[in-house]
Amino acid sequence: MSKLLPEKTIERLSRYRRILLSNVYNEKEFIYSHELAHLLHLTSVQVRRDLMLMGYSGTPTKGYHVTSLITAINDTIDPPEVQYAAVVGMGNFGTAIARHLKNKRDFIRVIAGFDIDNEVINRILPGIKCFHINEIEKVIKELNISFCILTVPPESANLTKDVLIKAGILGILNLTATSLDVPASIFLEEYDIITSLEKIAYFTKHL
Amino acid sequence: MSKLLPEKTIERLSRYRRILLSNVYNEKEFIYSHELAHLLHLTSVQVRRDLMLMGYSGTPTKGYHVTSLITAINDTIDPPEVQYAAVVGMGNFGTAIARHLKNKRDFIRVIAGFDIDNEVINRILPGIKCFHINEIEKVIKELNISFCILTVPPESANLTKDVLIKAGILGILNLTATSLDVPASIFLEEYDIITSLEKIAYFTKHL
DNA sequence: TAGATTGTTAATCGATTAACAATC
DNA sequence: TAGATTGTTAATCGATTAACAATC
Repeated sequence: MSKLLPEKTIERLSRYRRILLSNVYNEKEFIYSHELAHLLHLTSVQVRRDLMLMGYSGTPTKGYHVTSLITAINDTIDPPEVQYAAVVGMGNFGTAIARHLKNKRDFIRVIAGFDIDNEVINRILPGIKCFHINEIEKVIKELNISFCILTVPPESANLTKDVLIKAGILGILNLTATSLDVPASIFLEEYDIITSLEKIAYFTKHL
Repeated sequence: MSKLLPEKTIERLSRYRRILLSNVYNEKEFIYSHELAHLLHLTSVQVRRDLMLMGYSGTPTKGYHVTSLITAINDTIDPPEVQYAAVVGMGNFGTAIARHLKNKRDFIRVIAGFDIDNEVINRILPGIKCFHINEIEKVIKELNISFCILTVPPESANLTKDVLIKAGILGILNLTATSLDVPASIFLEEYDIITSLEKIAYFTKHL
């Protein structure tokens, strides 16, 4: 197994790929580090260093070959086979997230939702099956779901997390306002929109 | 104006306050740095250092007085008066975000939504008025809106941002997959959920 | 060749953590 | 007082940026 790349580099590789896949550079065969940097508001050194860490090389004067760079990023960050994900907590927020993520990436497919509300459970969302949370362990195993996006109410977050881990999940994206405690074998990513807004309130107050 | 605190400290202060306001410590008058740290999966040094940077003191042996700590955080991070926010792009995702944020914080109120779809514009959302994006400049000024949450399609993000800045907005939370270019006078916070998922895919593949 | 660009090491910057004196 | 905790400086760690040789 190759050495792990820094989290920040992985984030940027994801963003480089998205820009390269979008039609912005459709026409061009090559792209310079400063062009890519400009599109994402980074510096060209940072771009070159990230690509270097990935073990990818460009050509002085020509820059980086767009399609081969995309392939290199695919090989680096994509999982070897399609990974399935579920949204746990299909309220307004969870449902919107599930819809939003559907078919966004080829290698990560949101295919299931869980909730305690029977109203929600038989709701038809194209491509996303909804289940009662009681079935979570069984369904996760049957559908081979490896990540979950957690959008349950904050009070239930820690309990739900325990169930997910017991069911063999590998990673959690926690969009709940509660901070989760997970073993080192689980990859946890947390984002809290309220904290973002409070940051904006603080920094706009002062600048 | 007091010296700006680091972004990471502000993020944690926001989280400390949320925990303290939740009923977890309802009963206790004092809390130790290691208790607060444990609840958020941080170290006690980090908690003490953050509070020190804020200029707040506890008492050896007793720890920190819960209600006065909350007040200190309020005074540090809350704006002097209520700030109004708008969600720009009221699709499924934007609408869910607007609902999700409604009444979450006393000093930040999401009161308006903007979209190009006439279907959406007259939609009734309790407490949130929807407007056509053509009216954005006028409405932002009239309602004294100071931040926006951007949830438009990625292609429209940069154009929309220009309008927001022209209308005098101070901060933007960009939930769009496009990276924005803003002048230094605007506080910009960006979060991209797809990138989070791709990070999870990478790190669960390797660990 | 001259000039722009890549690749990479070393320096810098910022944030976290270790160490420990001061305090109740 | 003894012991646990706070407050704070100094050391460490990690990520970004500067500098510059190598390359086309």
